[in-house]
Amino acid sequence: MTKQRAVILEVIRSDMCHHTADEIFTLAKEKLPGISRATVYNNLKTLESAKLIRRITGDALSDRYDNSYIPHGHMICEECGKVKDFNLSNFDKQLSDAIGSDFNSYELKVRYTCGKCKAHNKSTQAAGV
Amino acid sequence: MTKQRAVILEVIRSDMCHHTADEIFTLAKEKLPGISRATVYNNLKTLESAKLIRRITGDALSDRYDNSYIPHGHMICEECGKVKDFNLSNFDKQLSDAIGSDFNSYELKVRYTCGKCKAHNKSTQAAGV
DNA sequence: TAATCAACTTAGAATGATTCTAAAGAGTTT
DNA sequence: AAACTCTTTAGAATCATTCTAAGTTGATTA
Repeated sequence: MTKQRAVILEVIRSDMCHHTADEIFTLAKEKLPGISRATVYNNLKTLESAKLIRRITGDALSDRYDNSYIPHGHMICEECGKVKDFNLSNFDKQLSDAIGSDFNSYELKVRYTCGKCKAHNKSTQAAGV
Repeated sequence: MTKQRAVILEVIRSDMCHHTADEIFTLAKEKLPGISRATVYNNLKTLESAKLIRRITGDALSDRYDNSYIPHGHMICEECGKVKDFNLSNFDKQLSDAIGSDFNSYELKVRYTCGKCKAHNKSTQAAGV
C-alpha cells in the first residue's frame, strides 16, 4: 500500500459519487501533486482485483468506480444523469437459477426518469413551454 | 432507409451474435464495398434511437450490438468471452418495485465461467498443467 | 552500510474506438 | 432544373486507456 494507492482509495471512499478515472486523477493530484495518470489507472486495476472497489462500465464515455465491490443495482436518470444505488432481495439466487450456474459478479443498470425531472417536465408542460 | 442502413440492419439480424461496430463494418463491406466506417457508426446510433437494435456496453474494449431492443440479460463467460442471452420472469415488475418508479430500460450483465471453460479448467488441473 | 531485488511510479508515446469535419451525392419538393 | 435536406464518404481529430522505458522506493540480505 503506497502513498499513491492510499490517496486513490481515499478519494474513491470520500463520497458516494461514482467518479471517472480522470476525476479521481484530478482529486488525487490535489493531495499528491506529482501523481501520474498511469499510476491512477494501474491502481484502479489493482484495487479492483483486490475487490476493494468496483468498475462500472458503459454509463458514458468513460468508466466509473464504485466504492463498494458488493454487486448492487445502479439507477440512472436519463435526463439529469444522476446515479443512485439500489438492491434487490434474493437476487443472487434468482440469477444463478436463471443462468443455471454460479456466477462471479453482475452489473445491473436501470435507466429511468427521476422524480425531480418528472416533476420538472410536468410543470414546464403545464406552462406550455 | 438507405441502402447502407438496410445492409447494416441485415448484418445485425443475420445471426444471433453480438457484433462490434468494427465487425459490422467488415461484414457490411462484403456486401457494399464502398461503405465507410462513419456511416456504420452513424447508422448504429440512428437504429438504436429507432429502437431497432440495442447497444451493449462494457463487455470488452468496444461496444456490441444486439438485434433485439427488448431488454434481457446477457451472460458473459469471463474466460472465453462468449455472450449468451437469458431472461428472468417477472423481472420488470420486480425492478419497478425496487426502484419505486417506472423505468425506460435496463441492462443486466452476469459474468460467469461457462460449462466448456469449467470442464477445460478441470481437465488441465487434473493433468497438472 | 552497501548491494540487490522486486514492486511501484513517472512522463510521455502509442493504441484503438469513436466522433467530427468538410465536401460530395442522392432523393424530394417547388 | 433550383433549392433543400438528409446521408455518405475519407480522413483527421479526440479521448480514454494502455504501454514503455527509465527512475524511485523500500525491504532484504550480505
